[in-house]
Amino acid sequence: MSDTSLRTQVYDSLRQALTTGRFAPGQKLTFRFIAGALGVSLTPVREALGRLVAEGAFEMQPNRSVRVPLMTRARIEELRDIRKSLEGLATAKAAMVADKRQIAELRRIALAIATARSHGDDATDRQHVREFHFSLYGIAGQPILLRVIEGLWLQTGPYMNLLYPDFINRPHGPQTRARIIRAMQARDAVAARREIENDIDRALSYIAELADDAGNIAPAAPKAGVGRRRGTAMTSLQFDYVQ
Amino acid sequence: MSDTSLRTQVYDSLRQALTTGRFAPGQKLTFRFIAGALGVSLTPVREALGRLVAEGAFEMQPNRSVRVPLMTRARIEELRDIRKSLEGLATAKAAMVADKRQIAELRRIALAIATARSHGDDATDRQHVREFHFSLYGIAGQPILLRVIEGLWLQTGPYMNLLYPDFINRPHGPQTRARIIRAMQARDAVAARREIENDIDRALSYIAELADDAGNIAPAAPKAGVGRRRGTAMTSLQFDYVQ
DNA sequence: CCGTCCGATTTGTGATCACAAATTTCGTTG
DNA sequence: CAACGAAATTTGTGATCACAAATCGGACGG
Repeated sequence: MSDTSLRTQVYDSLRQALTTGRFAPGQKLTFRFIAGALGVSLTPVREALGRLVAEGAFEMQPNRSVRVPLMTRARIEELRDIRKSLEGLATAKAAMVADKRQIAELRRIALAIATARSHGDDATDRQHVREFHFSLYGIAGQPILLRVIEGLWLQTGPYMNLLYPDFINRPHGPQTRARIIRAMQARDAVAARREIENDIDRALSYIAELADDAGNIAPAAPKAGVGRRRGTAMTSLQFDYVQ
Repeated sequence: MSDTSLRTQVYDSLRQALTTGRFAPGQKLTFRFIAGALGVSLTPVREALGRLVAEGAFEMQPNRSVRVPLMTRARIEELRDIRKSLEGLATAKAAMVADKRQIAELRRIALAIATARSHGDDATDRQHVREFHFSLYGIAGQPILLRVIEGLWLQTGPYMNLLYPDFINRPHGPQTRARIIRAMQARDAVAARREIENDIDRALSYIAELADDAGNIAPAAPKAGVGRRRGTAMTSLQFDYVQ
């Protein structure tokens, strides 16, 4: 384990909560609420939130309180174009250097996605989709690029559960991953990039339209409550529930 | 003024110091040193440094102390490719929407660069170069993209002073900016993007070679001392000197 | 002269306290 | 009954304290 600081644990907890859709766009959070929910003092919460605000995962109002950014069409489309550019770049570089073992790993994850999807298990589906993308980008061996992409996923995270279940059951998903793997085998960086860019474009354009339908308004922000946990071994902080 | 918090002032001071080359790659810094130099407590320094580490402007060693990342060829080339991709994207979007007033502003800044350069004033030269690029990218009206690009500039900042004075006096610089402005007038997004990408490629490829020549080693890291300042009006914290 | 060990110092991390600014609450008034 | 305003509460910010882990500095032995 590399970093066991509380600050990092709080950061990971919030990141996990964001990417699994436990916070709604527009939802407000207070430092003390999070600190109480995770059973830590304000200090690590401030540092974690400061970083998340810097990354754009939360917005800090000019005065008080942080909140999850609202879902607007312009925002989604901007994230879409940046992600296409950078994840396309990572995919192209990966395609040029991937070896058989790495490609086999991608195939394994693609299968796991198909399995979870056939069972209607959205949670593990999303988890495996993330795993597939970051395994792919990791092959490129570009640590700075990877970190920037992680920041972008963090910002799109709260919206991605809107893809379930309608969008996800369209027929292009499995084909896209199969085509990417085929392009990687052929060392065809151009084709691999094109497939990834199309994939991102379809998903985020779909969400952008949803944002339009909703009148650029966030879903009703749920009020949040939590269970205290003052555990013995605080190996991973976790939000007990966010109602 | 939007954010007057000490944390932000410390962040800006460190950012300024980094991008003006006051810290050498590889240089180590302690929290207490920075706090003492700027006359604040540890708290705002920790938050500012946490953010800078998250952005990659500093590295936190697994154990103690933060330091400016070393200049390696791989790192420079990675930053080069990411910057080409994203600043190319911003330039293309800007070219599609720029109005006459915005283009005139770019021309004004380009002239200011030429003036500073003819006087051999490297400091204002660099400042205006930054101004030119961010004015250009700002035209695109993409706040998320702009923030990511700022993070990338922060990471390339410590190396950019290596462009002076040799690289800067090559003849392609002024021509590039003139060509960009011409492409913007013609609403030629493809040409504008090409010019920016070439510009970034030349500069960072030049630095990448320097990193190679230096054997992937940082310049001698100067030991740092500072003057205390416990001023009355602490409107902008500043490192007095870093020897 | 070089390597190794042990005590002293330095350094990052987290908790707690203090405080000003913002928000909320609630009584009063038109 | 809506609108205003003052008191009470909430909330982020910064400073300070405490502590464990890492680093540093010599003393010692080879």
